[in-house]
Amino acid sequence: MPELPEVETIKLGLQGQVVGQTIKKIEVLTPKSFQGDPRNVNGQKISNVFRRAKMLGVELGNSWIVLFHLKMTGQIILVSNRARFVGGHPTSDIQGEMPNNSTRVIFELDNGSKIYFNDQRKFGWVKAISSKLIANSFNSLGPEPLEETFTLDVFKSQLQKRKNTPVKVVIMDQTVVAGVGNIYACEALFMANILPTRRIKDLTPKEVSKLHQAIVDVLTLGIKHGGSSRSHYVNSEGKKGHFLDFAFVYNRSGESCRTCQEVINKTVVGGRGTFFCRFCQR
DNA sequence: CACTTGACCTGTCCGC
DNA sequence: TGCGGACAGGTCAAGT
Repeated sequence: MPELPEVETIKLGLQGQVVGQTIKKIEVLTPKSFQGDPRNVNGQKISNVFRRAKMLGVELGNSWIVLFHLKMTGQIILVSNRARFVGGHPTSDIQGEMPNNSTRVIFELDNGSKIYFNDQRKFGWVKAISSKLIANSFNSLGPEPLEETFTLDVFKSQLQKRKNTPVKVVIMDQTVVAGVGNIYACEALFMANILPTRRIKDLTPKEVSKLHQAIVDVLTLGIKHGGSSRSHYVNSEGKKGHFLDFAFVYNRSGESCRTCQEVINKTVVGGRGTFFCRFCQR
């Protein structure tokens, strides 16, 4: 899915637009994509929008929460009552008409705006969950990497949970650190000059420290560029993110390294496509 | 227990 | 053009 920077970008886009609005109607087009009782959502006022790991939460006045997980191809797009979408133009950065054939759930707000949950592959979900139970959804997640609590010591102790696993698999484990996925894992490892296949037990303290900083830096940079749009990701306005224009390795196999000019390689680690520079990363 | 692989879905791209 | 296979931002369950 969208990883932390993409979900954070959606959150920032929604916050100023939907807080204070009331959900007038919810329309579930694909039952698989929605869990829970729509009656807990209908007629409720939105009090807050937040992110935890790669999940987005919309808090309601009755203390229920609409929780979204976008997995690989999910989108959350807000279309204001006056918006006219421009579809089909080759240079357009914007999604076409809504709804489309991957629209799964539609929320209609009292000002006439609509929130579209689109998801081509149907891996993602939306659920209505009471705030009392939300802790259960979050309790196995690791620390939020962009919060103060994500110190080097915390990161070190989290890594201790694994020892003989490739470092890339470990930093993508949501119970170790929340929000890092395939793109940002590849990029963080490049920035820390560490090969993705290295085992945790073989990392030097200096490398662990460098990786800790690289994770924070790459996620921050991802947010700055509005996230990554390899294929499906768009923000709440339907616009693509531009982080990949600056990526060092992700999706760049065969191209030259921005640092040493050697060719970028691709392999498979933990079942996922993995990009690296064999000269910059050791 | 620690770690790896397959399944969940739909669409696109690439080679023959 | 058509067809088969590999692959795609994630996470579970089942397998070794």
